[in-house]
Amino acid sequence: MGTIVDLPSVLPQQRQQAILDRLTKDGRVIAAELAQMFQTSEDTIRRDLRELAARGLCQRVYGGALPISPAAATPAVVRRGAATGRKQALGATLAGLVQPGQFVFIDAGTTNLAAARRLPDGVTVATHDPLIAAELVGRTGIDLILLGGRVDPQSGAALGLTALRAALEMRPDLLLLGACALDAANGLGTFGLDDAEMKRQLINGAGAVIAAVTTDKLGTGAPYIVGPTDILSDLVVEADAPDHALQGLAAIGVRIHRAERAEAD
Amino acid sequence: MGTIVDLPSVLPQQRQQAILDRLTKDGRVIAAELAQMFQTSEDTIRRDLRELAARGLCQRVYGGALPISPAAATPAVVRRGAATGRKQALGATLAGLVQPGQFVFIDAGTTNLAAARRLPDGVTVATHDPLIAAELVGRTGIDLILLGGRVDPQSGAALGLTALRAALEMRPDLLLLGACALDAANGLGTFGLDDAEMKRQLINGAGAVIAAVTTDKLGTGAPYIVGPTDILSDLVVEADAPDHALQGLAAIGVRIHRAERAEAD
DNA sequence: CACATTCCTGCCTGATTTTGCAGGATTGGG
DNA sequence: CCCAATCCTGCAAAATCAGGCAGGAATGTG
Repeated sequence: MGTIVDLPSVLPQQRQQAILDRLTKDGRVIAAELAQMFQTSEDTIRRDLRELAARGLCQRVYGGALPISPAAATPAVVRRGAATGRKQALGATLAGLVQPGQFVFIDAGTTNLAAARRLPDGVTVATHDPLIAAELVGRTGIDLILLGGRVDPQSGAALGLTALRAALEMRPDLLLLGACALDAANGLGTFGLDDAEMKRQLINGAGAVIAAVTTDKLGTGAPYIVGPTDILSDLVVEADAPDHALQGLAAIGVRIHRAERAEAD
Repeated sequence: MGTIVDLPSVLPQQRQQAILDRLTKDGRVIAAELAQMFQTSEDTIRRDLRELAARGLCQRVYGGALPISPAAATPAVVRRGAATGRKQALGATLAGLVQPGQFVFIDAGTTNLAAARRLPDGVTVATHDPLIAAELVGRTGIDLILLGGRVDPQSGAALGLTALRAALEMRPDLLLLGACALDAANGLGTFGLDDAEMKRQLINGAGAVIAAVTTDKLGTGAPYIVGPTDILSDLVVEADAPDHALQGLAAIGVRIHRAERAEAD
């Protein structure tokens, strides 16, 4: 290893693939290291890493990059309690957009779990996430409909054919989309094949689509594309979301809602 | 242990992840120790710990950090129906009757929830109870299948046509029946119309049927009859169950299992 | 062949992040 | 009560970063 091959021109694609290989092999890459290895400037490497991150193939961090977001790699149960501070605030704002009397489909995800906790009475809820369903069981004043199917360990929700078929029959007024990466260029993305298919189906049948995105998922892509950004009617972001990432969205008619600043974190 | 690896340079994020790993592995971390391990100043470590604590991923203490309290990590609702000591004991015994490799249908109920918690790895589980599903999400080694439908507020599980239809397609090796009243004369009973229908359907398709009954439900009837007692292959009862109620059952070939005595209720 | 376009690259500039250190406050044990 | 360890705050240096700009190679077009 460590052999520095002197190729007159290494194609960018080839270099990016090599970076990915090294990433899966070593579990991390360091920008300065890669620059030396490819005999190029760190700027070029940084551009590569930025692009790979935008495509959802790695997670950009200060000094280099790590394999795809630990959030996607760690099973749902570990993330279960992760809805602290920031996500609570997001969830509260999200729940505030739901009106009594509506039929709401709640997609999987910890942010949506936080939203479910603060849902007003009088709504009908459908979900394929057992964690969210568990949260709403026993809430008098909320009609709960569960979607079945094999539960995907990664997303923690029922996916696959059975769930899809059930989703086909739903025409919710509102869809709370979860666990998305959002990028003006790439649109809405997610981390699982079946998850993406499910989201597409849900979007199709929903009257309005609302997504909540944490700041770290703003401006990054994901391996599977769900759809363009203009399918969103509303977007909930954190208090510290950078304006430049939102301007394009507001321009195409997406209503932007800022969550209140979380006390900690 | 204690091996100090020569890390050329560790990315900050990577270091924080490593701290978390160590935290879950050792159950605690010490700031001074980490500083030496990562060849960095204690200030940096302290900053890491502060940040992780702010994100709710650990609990900051004097000298280092501890894992987040498991109690705080589980959602309130999952604990809401927390089984009492008696039901814990029943559930444990129930779970002991499940063998790896089996396909088990777990009916609704808090006793079954307790059983789900102690299920061995390697089983495939189907359920229509979101609380039970929530408990098993993220259990690597357990395949989870969720049944959909409208969630009945009384039983807290998906019932009705949709759930029934899904149940029709299942042929589990084992059925853990829940929330039943058991009487030699009237047979197995339950408290909801749809619930009874669902149970009948499940029993039809199951290879073996096991029920767990608390002592107060032994020898009493219920509004809706599910079926005769001889459909049971096994019955789990509490340590203080009166013999006279069990004799008739043993006579018709039901295997009786007594749970260990619970310390408190 | 001439020209425009596109893509990749390196360099520059100002902004952001990380880090170690100093000084003072806080905590825990004896 | 005292002392040492630990902690937090602010600060400055260094590393890293993003965006803009220009040069050069490759490609496409007339």
